[in-house]
Amino acid sequence: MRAPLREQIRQMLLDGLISGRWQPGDRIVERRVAAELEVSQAPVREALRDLEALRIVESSPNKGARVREITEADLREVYEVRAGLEETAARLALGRVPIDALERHVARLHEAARHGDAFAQVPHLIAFHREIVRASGNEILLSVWESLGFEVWTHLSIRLFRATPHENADDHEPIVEAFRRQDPGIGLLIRDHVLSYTR
Amino acid sequence: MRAPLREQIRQMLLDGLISGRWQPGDRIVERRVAAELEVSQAPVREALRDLEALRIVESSPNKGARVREITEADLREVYEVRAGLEETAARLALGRVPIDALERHVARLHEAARHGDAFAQVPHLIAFHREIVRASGNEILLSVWESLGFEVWTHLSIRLFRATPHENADDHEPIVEAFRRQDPGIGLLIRDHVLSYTR
DNA sequence: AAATACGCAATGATCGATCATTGAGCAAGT
DNA sequence: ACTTGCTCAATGATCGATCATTGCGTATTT
Repeated sequence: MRAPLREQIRQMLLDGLISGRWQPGDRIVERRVAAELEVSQAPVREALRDLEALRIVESSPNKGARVREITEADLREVYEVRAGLEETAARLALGRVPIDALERHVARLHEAARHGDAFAQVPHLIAFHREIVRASGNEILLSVWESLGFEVWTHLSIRLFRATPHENADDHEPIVEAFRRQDPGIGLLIRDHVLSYTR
Repeated sequence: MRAPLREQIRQMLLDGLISGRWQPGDRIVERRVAAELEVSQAPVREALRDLEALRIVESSPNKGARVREITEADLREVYEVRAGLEETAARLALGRVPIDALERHVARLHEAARHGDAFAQVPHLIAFHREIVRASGNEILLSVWESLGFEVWTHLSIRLFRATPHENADDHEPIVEAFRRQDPGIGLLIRDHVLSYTR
């Protein structure tokens, strides 16, 4: 059974956003996308609504969807929220995080960093943080975290502002360490770590 | 210009969920709702997707939507997330919260409490907390907070578990006070306050 | 020339119909 | 009686077409 059309379209739109095919401010016209993919308007609409939830796309009645203008202030806001979510997650996850999984992600991060490809690092970076949120055991928290689409935000911030996602993949070692020794200060640590991405 | 159909349908579904017309576990059948409102399936689908985002309704491909089974554990998860969000919000909002607005909400809360109607208290309770989140100045945070539909969750928890939303509307006084003197401990205070709803 | 009103093309919103999947009920086989 | 398929109604997913709104270009007015 193939994935619902809406999912495929959603992915296609995401790819287009990440690749820069659609720039901030651009309209995403339901019918054009539908025509291009040879599907009807309906599943495209649904995919667009999903993207709205990611807050990468905004739309108003009868005016359609457009890619949000992303400013550094927006990025700051996003990271504040993300920091708060992960702070909560880390506190809940303390003592339950699979350390070996974290280490695996960090290893891959180092690997990608050696090759010097900023974009290649993103999936591992995200995976590291997702691991922590997942370990919180709070489904709602995880789905809220997922729903904010940080992977896309990270891509956008690299492309739009030439951000280097983390000068040093080593930033993550202290976090692993803190989890290993079940440091109750983990919340603050993660919070600052995430916020450091915007500075 | 009237509100989009989807909005009206969304509201009608929410009312039905709050009133108990649809119980946890019940299916919400697109065509039945469409027939009842004399609209087509499409806007009902869209409204249902909105509700999915509120996490009150879940759906899987080709199986449609159903009202989530709500357990006290779910409620706990929701409030953990909410507490985290409001903790973040309160820290950002310190020194920028309109104290008078908070006091107004508290007054109405007391009013409703005197009449002894638990449900009537909900809007004011929510308004109080929304005020704080709004004062954070972080749009994303606000929209994430809104998107979790705490008002409905509160109603559900009252109806399903006979929760009394706050034994004492006075719980809110210390928070107002803390904002007034710009107490840096406001984050923890709010956090514990929100979490107290689940105990 | 500027302001306003009008008309039209583009496009979002909604509709009614059709396709495809699911799950329950029934029947045949063991 | 239990299992395994099969059939079919219900219903979600998708479609193609129509309705309604918006925004822009053009004509008209002042």
